[in-house]
Amino acid sequence: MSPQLQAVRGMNDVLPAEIGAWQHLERVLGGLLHDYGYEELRVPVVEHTELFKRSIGEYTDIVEKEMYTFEDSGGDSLTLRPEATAGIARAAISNGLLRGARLKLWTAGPMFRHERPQAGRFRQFHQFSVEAIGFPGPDVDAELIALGARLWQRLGVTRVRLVLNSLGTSAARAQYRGALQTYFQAHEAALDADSRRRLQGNPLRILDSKNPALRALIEGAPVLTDYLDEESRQHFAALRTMLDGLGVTYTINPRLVRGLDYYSRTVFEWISDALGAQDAVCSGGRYDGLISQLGGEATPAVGFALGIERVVELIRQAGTAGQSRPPAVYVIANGALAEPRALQLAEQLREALPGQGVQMNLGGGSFKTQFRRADRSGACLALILGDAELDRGMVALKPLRREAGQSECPLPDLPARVQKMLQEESWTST
RNA sequence: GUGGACGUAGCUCAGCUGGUAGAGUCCCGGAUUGUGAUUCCGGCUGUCGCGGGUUCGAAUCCCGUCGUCCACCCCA
Repeated sequence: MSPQLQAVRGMNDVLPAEIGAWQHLERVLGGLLHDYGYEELRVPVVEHTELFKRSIGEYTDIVEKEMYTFEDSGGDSLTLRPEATAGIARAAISNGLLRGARLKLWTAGPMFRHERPQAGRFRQFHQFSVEAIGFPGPDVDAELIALGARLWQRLGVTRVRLVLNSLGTSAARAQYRGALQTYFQAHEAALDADSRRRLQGNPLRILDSKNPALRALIEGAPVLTDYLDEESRQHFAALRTMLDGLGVTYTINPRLVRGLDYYSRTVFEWISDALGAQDAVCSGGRYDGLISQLGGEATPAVGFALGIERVVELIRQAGTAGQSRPPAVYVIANGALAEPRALQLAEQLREALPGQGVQMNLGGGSFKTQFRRADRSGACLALILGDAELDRGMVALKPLRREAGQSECPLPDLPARVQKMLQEESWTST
């Protein structure tokens, strides 16, 4: 195969065999978001590069080395969105939605990051992004998390658990960051190369290190929780009380930090042990400072992003994915007169039995071939029209899902007869 | 960006220490001149990822490159 016919690295096709799980997730989560009062909005896939630099943070990995950035023919620097929150915040500002805002919004679609692909990580991947804007209290945080818990329940996905932390205000975090730097600088000799590099840029990331050699050192480090400002402490305590009241179980991980700079106070992550190294399935948190930072009226907000490919994998493992639905009837036609007539019959059946699925044999083939296709289509009934039947003004019908002989019925009675036979075969549509 | 494993038919794979490719499956036809399983018979498809090197000779050895998978990093 010529190289130019390959898909771009890390950008995958979703084939019919896998689309059932995607549609299942989209239906269930779409319904759930409606139940919780969230409304869909759609924002562009491309934004000004500046938006992401100012929101995600100029010195994050995403902005420094993972964005698809290009100059358009007008000379503007544009970027394929690496995440959706920034675009939603921008949309709320530029459409004047913020005055006294109480917005509950969601969007879904492709995101782009130039990373090395691996299990659960792709260069074009898909997210649901859910945002509550204009709600300051911990009650939204709790409700958003409850929404997640209900989603796993409705999907029949069990291997996920919730991890929770509070980052405090940016001032509190800066203070903590200083303390962390002092601590790790004192033990610099014990650090690995990666961590030494993070020491200046982002010492919080050292806490996330998977290097077992650093475990003891990290456990001895100052804990973010001890540096929380009083208001954040109360916010977090209230959230925990609400989650306890809702029966949502969680563990607190004081070392949970997010890779995007705009988070403050509540951060959470639903993680799974069934996905390999990329275990975060859905994560988010509060970003009270983002909107004012982007030039909008100061508005608190909280939200999460859910990785569709990763959840689809969990659905696949749980075996709760929707199977593709076979047609109810497969129409077999043989003969110069019968073929055009069969096309008409198929249309008549589609008119009379909407939603049932009537598949017409296309492209000819022997009777044997057509029957094999009928069988493999998974259809409940084969409808047979040859010139012999046509001469008698009849059609033959044969159940395919059990051993049974075929019967004939007069052409005008066909729709009623098919409906009756589908009932007798206890064939369920939907 | 770094490391490891792997690229052979549409799909799953075999091919030992170099002698220019094979099985299963799928698809098509027939046995059954109009009936889906199974069985039997027959048929179709390969620039052995790509480029270069070593050799009389390379799917096999070497180098490069592209891609896939997994991990690091990072994150959904």
